[in-house]
Amino acid sequence: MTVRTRFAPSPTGYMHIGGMRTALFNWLWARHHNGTFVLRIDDTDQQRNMSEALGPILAAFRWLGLDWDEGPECEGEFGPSFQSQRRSFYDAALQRLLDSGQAYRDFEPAAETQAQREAAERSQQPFVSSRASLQLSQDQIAEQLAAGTPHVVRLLVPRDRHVTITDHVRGEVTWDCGLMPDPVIARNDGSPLYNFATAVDDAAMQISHVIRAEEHLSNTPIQVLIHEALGQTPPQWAHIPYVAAPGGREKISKRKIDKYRKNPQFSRLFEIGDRILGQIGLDATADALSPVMVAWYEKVGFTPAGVLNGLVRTGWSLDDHTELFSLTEMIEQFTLDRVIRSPAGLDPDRLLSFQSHWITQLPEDDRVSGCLPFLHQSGLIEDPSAAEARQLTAAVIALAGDRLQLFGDILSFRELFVSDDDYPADEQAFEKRVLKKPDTVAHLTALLPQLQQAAFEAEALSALLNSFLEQNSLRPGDIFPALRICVTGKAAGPDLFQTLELLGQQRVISRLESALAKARESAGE
RNA sequence: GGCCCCUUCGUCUAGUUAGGCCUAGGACAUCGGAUUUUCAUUCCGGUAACAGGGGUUCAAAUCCCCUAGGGGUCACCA
Repeated sequence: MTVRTRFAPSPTGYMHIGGMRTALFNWLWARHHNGTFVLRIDDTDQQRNMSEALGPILAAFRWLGLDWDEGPECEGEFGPSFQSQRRSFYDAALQRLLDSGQAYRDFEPAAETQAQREAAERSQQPFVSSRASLQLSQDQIAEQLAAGTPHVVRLLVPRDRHVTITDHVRGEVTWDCGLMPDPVIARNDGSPLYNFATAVDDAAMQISHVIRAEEHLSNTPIQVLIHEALGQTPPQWAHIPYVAAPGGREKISKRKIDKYRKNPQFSRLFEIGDRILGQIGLDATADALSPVMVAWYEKVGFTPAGVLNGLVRTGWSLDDHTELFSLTEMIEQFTLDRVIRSPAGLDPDRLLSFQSHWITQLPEDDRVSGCLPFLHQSGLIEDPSAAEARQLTAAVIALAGDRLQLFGDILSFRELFVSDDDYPADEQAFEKRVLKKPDTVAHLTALLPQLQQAAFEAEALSALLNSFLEQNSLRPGDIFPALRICVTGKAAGPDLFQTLELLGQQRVISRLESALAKARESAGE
């Protein structure tokens, strides 16, 4: 059997991180079996600007490197992939159901049906359809139709039976049809509703496996019934757990951002956004960009491999020890029977840990390309395509080493990019290690002329500074931290000598001079 | 409320289908220690879980029953 999976987003203007995980599982299952992955756009609800609504979704797929075999921009023999363009399929199926008596026109006013529903709820009973319209004769129906009485089409649920599916994740699940209302499958204008369009398309597109979030489990018996009524073989089902908010069991939602900011585990991601997004001209506090959306991860400088590894490990595991998966390895190893049953909270700490790993696996050139947009957008580099820009960035990245967890972290090395003193300085550390240490100031003052003569190369500087220590019977801690603060404004950071080399003689001397002047000024008061 | 699903360290999970290899393993986080001029890394080590109660069995995280808790869904949305 050819495996064909699909992901069917409705164009909402953003890609949800939980939806992305569902898409990934579909994609992996298809690729694992050399099958086909279809992207179908569920836009039966007449939409606004399609490029605005669909663009970010396609962008998320492209960013992560998940390609689709059939879908927007690459329609295949089963297209079109937009449900809004598939009306003829639904019309034909609807007519068949009406003709065979498996669906009926319901002329009961919506308000009346709603009242019955509420009454059932009040009496704590399951609600089933009244089927009053089923009593109408052919003539009466024709009359209503001619009079233009608004109506819907409902599937006639066979109440005397059960629907059982064997779900790849949840095993056997059974529903009693006697407890189900007849679902509306088409509106008054004949336009299809979700469950109907989905069943028609899944069959027409020969989807073999429907892999979707658990919240769709309750839609499944309806879709099974529609498939059966249409004489189609239903696809195989796999209801994967939804992605929960960090540390919880609640479905992660775009509407709960304020709450998430206060979540101790989630807050770590928000802090990253706050630290980085403002510097590249994006509003970190806006709801339009948050860690619930895939775009957020790209904007703060995650690597696709990091996000992918984080996603695949939420709700799925291979065994008791494998944690790292490249996309290729995921394809090789992914199977539905290893999907977990209970909701999995997004785990920011592990996501960051995967990210740390995968960013170091990237070739230098890719890391440079990843960092440059941040430097450009924050104004630290004017022309990111210039060779010098790439060179400098590469040097800073090499120096930063594993301190660069996200591409956006490059912005925390501002002092290495600016020529003047336009960088944040740790005043507290400066006071503690320089202002309050007259001996240190004296030593650094003595060191200055030596630096003016020095060759600015890490090894030479190391030799020079260490012999300076020896000559003055000093320990490293007596002047190295102070020197670092004077030239970078920071109390901690990468190797001091390499930092000095990268900064270059001119910047080191001028920054040291002005720091010492500041110290003398403070001492003179 | 009806229907359906879920419940192992703080978190993500292995182990449940075929009961014993589980005095419950790993990873992340955390805490200690070593290395390092600082920070980060790296390396060692520690704390930490079978929701509760009944059964069945020589033996239960694993099978059965009950209870509790959490969640999803109940649209002429998708």
